[in-house]
Amino acid sequence: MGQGWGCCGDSSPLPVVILPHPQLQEYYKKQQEQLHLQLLTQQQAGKPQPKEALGNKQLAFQQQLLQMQQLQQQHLLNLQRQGLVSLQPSQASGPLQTLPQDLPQLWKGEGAPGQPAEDSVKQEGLDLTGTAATATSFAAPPKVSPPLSHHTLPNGQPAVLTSRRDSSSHEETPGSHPLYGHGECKWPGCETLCEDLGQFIKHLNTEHALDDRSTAQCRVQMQVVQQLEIQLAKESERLQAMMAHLHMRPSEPKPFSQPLNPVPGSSFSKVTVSAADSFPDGLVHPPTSAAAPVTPLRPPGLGSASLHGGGPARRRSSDKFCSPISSELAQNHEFYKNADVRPPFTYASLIRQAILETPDRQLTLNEIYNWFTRMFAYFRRNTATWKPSKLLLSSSSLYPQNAVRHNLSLHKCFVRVENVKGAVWTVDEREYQKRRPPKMTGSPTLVKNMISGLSYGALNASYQAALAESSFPLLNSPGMLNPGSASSLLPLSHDDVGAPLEPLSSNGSSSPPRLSPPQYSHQVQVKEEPAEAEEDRQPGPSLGASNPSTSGPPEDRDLEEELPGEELS
DNA sequence: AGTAAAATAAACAGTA
DNA sequence: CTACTGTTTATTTTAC
Repeated sequence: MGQGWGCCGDSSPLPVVILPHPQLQEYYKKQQEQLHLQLLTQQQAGKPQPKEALGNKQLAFQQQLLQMQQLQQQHLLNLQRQGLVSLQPSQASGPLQTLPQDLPQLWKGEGAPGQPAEDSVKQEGLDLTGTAATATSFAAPPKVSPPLSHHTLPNGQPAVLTSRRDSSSHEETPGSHPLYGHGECKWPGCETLCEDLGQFIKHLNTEHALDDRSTAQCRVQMQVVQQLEIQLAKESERLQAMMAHLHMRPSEPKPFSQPLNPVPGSSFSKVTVSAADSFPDGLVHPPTSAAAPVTPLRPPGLGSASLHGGGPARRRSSDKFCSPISSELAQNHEFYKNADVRPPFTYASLIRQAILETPDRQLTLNEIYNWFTRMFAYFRRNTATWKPSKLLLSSSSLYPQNAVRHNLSLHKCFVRVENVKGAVWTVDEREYQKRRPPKMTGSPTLVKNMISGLSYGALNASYQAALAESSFPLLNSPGMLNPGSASSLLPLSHDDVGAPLEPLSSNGSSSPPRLSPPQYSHQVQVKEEPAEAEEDRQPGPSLGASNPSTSGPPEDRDLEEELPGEELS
C-alpha cells in the first residue's frame, strides 16, 4: 500500500466528535435564553402588561422554551440520524463503540477534535439579539445557568433534559389532545393537573378560552415557532455550506455529512437513477469539481456498511452481504460520489454493478474504469492505486486499471464478449451468485432473515436495523430506516435481493443484452475452470448469444427460486 | 492458528 | 515502440 491513501491514514482510533451532546445542549440553552429575553422584550414593548400577567407570561415563555427545545432536539435527532452529529462516545462509552472502525478515519484528518464544528457553530449563534453573547457563552464552559434551570421537574431533573415529557404531544393516542400530556395541561405556562382528558378539556375551555391572554400567548408561540424556523433554516444553510466546503476538499476531515432534507424514500430512487443514467459514458468528473453539495444527498445512514471504507488499506468487509450493494450504493450514491471514502464493496461487486447499471448490461473495460471514477470520489482521488503497475504517471487517462482488469479476468462471473467494436464485459449472474457462499455475518436477526428468504423489504429493514443497532442507535428512529422502499424501485435493486441467498435461476440469462443482441455476434470466451468439476454450467453462452430477444426487463428474473445446490468454493 | 477470499503488485502476451 | 487489453502468478491483508 503506501499509495495515496490521502486522508485515510491508518489507525487513529479516536473518533472526532463534532458536537458532543453537552455542548449542543448548552448551545441550545443559550439560544433559548436569547429567545426568551427577546420575546420578553418584545412583549413588554409591544403591549404593556399588568404585572401579574407578566409573571404569567414568564411561565408561558418557559413553557414555550420547552417546546422550542423539543423542536431543537428533534432537529438534533435529525442531524444525528444523518450522521451529521455523531453520538458522543464519551457519554455512551460502552456499546456505542461498535461504531465502524473506519469512522475514525473519516474524521481523523486534522487535529483538534471537535474544533471545526464548534467553531462554525459558535461563530454565528442565534442572532435574535446580537450574537456576541451567544457566541461567547457557547464557547464558555457550561457553567452558565440556563434560564430554565429553576424550572425543574418533580424529580429535580432540569426540564431541559426531559424532552420525553414533551414528546408525548407527538404520540398522542386518538383520545388525547396535543395540549394534554402526562396528566397536565401543556398550554404555555399552565401546568394544571388534569385527571383525564375530559377534565382537561373542561380546563381548557375555562382557563384558556378565547381572550386576550390566550391570543397573546398564542402569538408568542407563533413567534417562537417562527424563530425556530428561521434558526433551522440558518442552520441548514450553514450545514449546506459546510458540506459544500468539505466536499470540495476531500482532504479535509471528511464527515459523512449530508445536506439536510432527509427526504425519506421518495426522492432517493429518482436521484440515484437519474444520476446513474444521466452520466454520459466516459465522462470523468474532474476531481476538483466533485462537489455537488446542493443536491439532496442522503445520509450514508445505513451507517457502518457505508463507512467501511478506507482503512489501513483495503477492506471489503461488508461484502459478505455485499449484495445490498446496489441499494446501498443507490442510497449513498451521492455520498460516495463526493466523499473520499472507499466503498465497502469488492471490486467484483462494483464491476458487476457498473455493468448491470447499463441498459445493455455490458461495458468495455474503459467504460468500467470510467464508472469507477465517476461514481467514487475515492477512486478519483486514489488514482495511484489504479494506475497500472508499470510506471506511467503521465498517461493521462489511466485511472482504474490493474485491479479492475485483474478482477475481470479472475472471476468467472465476468464474461468477455466480443462485438463489432471490440470487446465488452458482461456479468454472468449465476456465477456471481455462486461465488459467494451464504456464509454471512452480522446480527443473528439479519442472518436469520436472509436465510429464511424474507422479502427484500424485510431483509433490508433488518439489515439496516442491524446496522443501526450496532452502530447508530439513534438511527432507529422511524423516519430514516425505510430507504428500502425507495431503493426497491431501482432497476437494480433486485440484484441485491437475490444475491445474498437466492442465486438466480439457471436461466441466469442474467440479462442478455436487452437492446442489442446483434453485438454478440462473435465469439464468447468462456473462462477456464480452475476446478474442472463444473461441467454443468455454461456461463458464457447462457449470457450473450443464446436466448436473446424478449428476455424481459431485469425485473423479471427477480426472485427466481431454485438455487444451484452445488457449491463450489 | 489456519483458511479462503480479496486486494495488491507485477510480469507477460496479444493486438492495434 | 507504445498503449491498451487481458491473463496469470505471487504476495499481502482481511475476515472468519
